[in-house]
Amino acid sequence: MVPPSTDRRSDTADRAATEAATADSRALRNQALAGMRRRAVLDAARAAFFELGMDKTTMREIAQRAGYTVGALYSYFASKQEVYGALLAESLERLNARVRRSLQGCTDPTQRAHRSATAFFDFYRENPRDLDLGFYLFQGMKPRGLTPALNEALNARLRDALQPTRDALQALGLPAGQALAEVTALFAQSVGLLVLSHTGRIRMFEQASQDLFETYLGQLLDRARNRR
Amino acid sequence: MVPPSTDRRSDTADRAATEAATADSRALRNQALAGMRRRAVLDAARAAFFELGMDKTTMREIAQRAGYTVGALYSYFASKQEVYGALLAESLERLNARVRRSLQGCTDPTQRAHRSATAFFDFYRENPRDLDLGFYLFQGMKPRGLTPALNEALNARLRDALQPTRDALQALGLPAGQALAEVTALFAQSVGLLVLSHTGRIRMFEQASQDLFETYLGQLLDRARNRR
Amino acid sequence: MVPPSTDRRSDTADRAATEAATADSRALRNQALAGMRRRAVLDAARAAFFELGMDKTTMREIAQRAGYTVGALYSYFASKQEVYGALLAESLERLNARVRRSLQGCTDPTQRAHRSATAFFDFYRENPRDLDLGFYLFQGMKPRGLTPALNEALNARLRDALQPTRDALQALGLPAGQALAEVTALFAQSVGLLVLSHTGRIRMFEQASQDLFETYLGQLLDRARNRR
Amino acid sequence: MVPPSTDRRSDTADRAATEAATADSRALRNQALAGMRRRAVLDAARAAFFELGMDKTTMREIAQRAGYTVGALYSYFASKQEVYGALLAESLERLNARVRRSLQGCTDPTQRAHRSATAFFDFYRENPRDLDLGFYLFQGMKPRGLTPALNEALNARLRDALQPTRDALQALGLPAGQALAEVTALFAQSVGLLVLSHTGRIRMFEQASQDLFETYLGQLLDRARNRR
DNA sequence: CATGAATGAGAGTTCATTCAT
DNA sequence: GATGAATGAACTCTCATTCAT
Repeated sequence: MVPPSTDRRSDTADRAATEAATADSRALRNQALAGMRRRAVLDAARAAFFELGMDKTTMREIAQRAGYTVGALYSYFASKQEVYGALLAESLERLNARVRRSLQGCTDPTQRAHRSATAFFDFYRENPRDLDLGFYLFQGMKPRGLTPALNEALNARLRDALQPTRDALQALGLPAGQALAEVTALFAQSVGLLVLSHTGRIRMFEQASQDLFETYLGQLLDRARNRR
Repeated sequence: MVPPSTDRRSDTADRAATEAATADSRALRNQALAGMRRRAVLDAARAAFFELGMDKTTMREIAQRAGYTVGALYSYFASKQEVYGALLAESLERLNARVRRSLQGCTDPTQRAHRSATAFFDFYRENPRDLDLGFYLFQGMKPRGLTPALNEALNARLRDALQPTRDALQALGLPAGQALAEVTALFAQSVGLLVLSHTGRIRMFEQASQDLFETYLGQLLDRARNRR
Repeated sequence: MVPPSTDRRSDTADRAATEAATADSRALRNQALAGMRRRAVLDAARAAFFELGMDKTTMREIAQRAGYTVGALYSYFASKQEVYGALLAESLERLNARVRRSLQGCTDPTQRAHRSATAFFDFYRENPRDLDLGFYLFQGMKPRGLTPALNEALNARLRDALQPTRDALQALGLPAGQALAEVTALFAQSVGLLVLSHTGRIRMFEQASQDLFETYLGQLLDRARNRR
Repeated sequence: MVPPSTDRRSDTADRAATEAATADSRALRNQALAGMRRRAVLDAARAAFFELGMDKTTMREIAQRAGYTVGALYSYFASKQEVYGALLAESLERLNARVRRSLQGCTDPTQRAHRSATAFFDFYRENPRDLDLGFYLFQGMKPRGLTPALNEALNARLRDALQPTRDALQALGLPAGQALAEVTALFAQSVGLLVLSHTGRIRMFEQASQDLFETYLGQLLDRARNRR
């Protein structure tokens, strides 16, 4: 079927070389493309999830928003759970970025503790869906669909987001153990306030969650400054 | 078995009376039976829910455990939502009972604050599923499937469970406003610790939620005693 | 168990007689009661059907309105179909009564034809649900759940309702065959207008069904008067 | 099979073009296939409906006949109602085709009125289920499950089927208003005869609906010819 | 005759996932 | 990699009818 070559180099060799080069560049491009497309799917998923909530975010919905067909999604994510895992990972990156930004050009330990803690709290206050995300893969408060490895990685990023506060507390003179305890309690207080607030349970007590957080944080910093 | 009547009342009247009595007692018995069966369904639902979690607890599953067919459930509950509503109501009753019990024979305000708050915390610490229940009907942190009336009733029962702590704080000298704020913050702290603990997020910081709660409560009582 | 008699006639005989009398009167009363209760059920069924339509009229709904339990309905009617059969029979009685009433004190054949035909048409125009009833037991235009005997009885009552018109037409001089044909055509015209009107298909042609009926009837009477 | 390109366009561009063409042709083929499959589902639905009637034609039944699973049907139709909507639309197309065909090569107004009216009548006489279809989506004679837009579209197609008769009557000299009235009355007469005939109510009067239709149509044409 | 709990079959609909192309 | 039709199991809910009491 191949017509006789009239070229100096054999057509076959020529084409092979071209194909190799093409294959390389194509592989690279494909990888880049794949990354971008994965991103696109993730963006669609986040948009759907933030707009419709957990239940109504179906794979069909995500696919539609991403401009793909359902089947295509499975090229990028093995399951719906994995989509949510990726979403959560991304959310934690944004959280860390926010905490980092809040500290820019600030050296005073008290200030650093205050700013980082507030950044953490505000991130979830302003983006309740991100909090949902954090609790999603746990159904009835039990892990599900989360590989231990992924779980640990996510936990590490969460720790990272609280690390600046912990460091600042130590800088204020609190021993390591107490700093950890205080940060954990602060974390719990934040989560508690946010959950209660989002479920409408806090208005029940006619209290604004933000005020309560401020008060709590103030007391904590007092304790820290008093070496206690 | 019935001896001939020597009464003025005619046989017919007699029988009518007997029938009425029979009808009455039957109605009573039926009502009692219905109550018991409703209970049985509820027990099955709770068991299923505690074992399988929200998602996997289907009406089929509940029916099977209760020894009924699906259709029969709908004699007792108009919808799945109603089942959960009943489950939650019941849970809140148990919570209140527990708080009440913890105060029996205790008059010292500090003691009362400590005991009632601890009872509240322990109830949910020991029965994590009841906490889930409390947050059910909220999907993606938004209310759903809850009539406003029922929601308010449930909220009231939750408030009731925290009222003794509030009263005790006021008895310790805290003004009403501050007592409310402290109780709300305490509530948030409890919920935060419990949620974090049940999702495995607290071990992350190598902290026992129980210790943290104790510490928090201690600080709160210090504040109250210092009039502050 | 029976205490010794101190009476002249044996207690046993006495009671037997009394019981017989009681049984008789009770049977009568029961029969009357049964009839009344059947009526009550039927009234409830009609009310439900007229208010909710075919689909939403469940046995439960009927029972509730009649003040009975579901099971009790089956003492009076063997099936839901039978309820509808009875409802239809009753409807046809009302139709006949209306036609009869329309003729009271009227002897002129033209008048009689006009009045009886109009009474027929108006009955169904004013009570569309009765027309539904007439077509109910036919599903997809095929008889169902109707015993041939009942079907024939119902047909006979329908014929009865049209008989006065037929007689009047013959009185006007139309031969029997033609009178029958005209009555049938008139019947068809009525049903067609009513069905189209009830389904909103007639307004489509911007025509009031009542006017069209009047026109048709006028032409028919003209034909009859012209001996044709 | 593809000979090496001697063109200026690069292999990549070539392949892209090929892929585009492939994508295009595949899209076309898919669309065609989808259309055919939708047709197949519709055929199955019509068969089921014609055989079993409205009530017993379930989505499961349709799926089985079409050789699909239930879920697959929902790729083609969003709901059961939509299936019926499509069925009705299709039925009206066939009706219009039939009317159109009946007029081919016929110019005489009387003939045209006669033929188009008879075609209309015969269509439903021969296909009683199509009449059912026309009254479906009306439950208890009330519209249901029909979007106003679809309803209007269907009404328009029905009007279309009667338009030729209307035009012919006007051509015969009838003023527009009277032509409309006559067509409506004719429509009603047809529907009435058909409904009565299909429910076995006409045989009751020992009259063939076809004869009655002929007579009615004859009288109508007489009226038209007499300018009246 | 009356009860009303229970049945059991079935309805329409949804959706994560698979797989031949 | 992408398609999108198809699966299949599951979901909640409904209802005429039955039957032990």
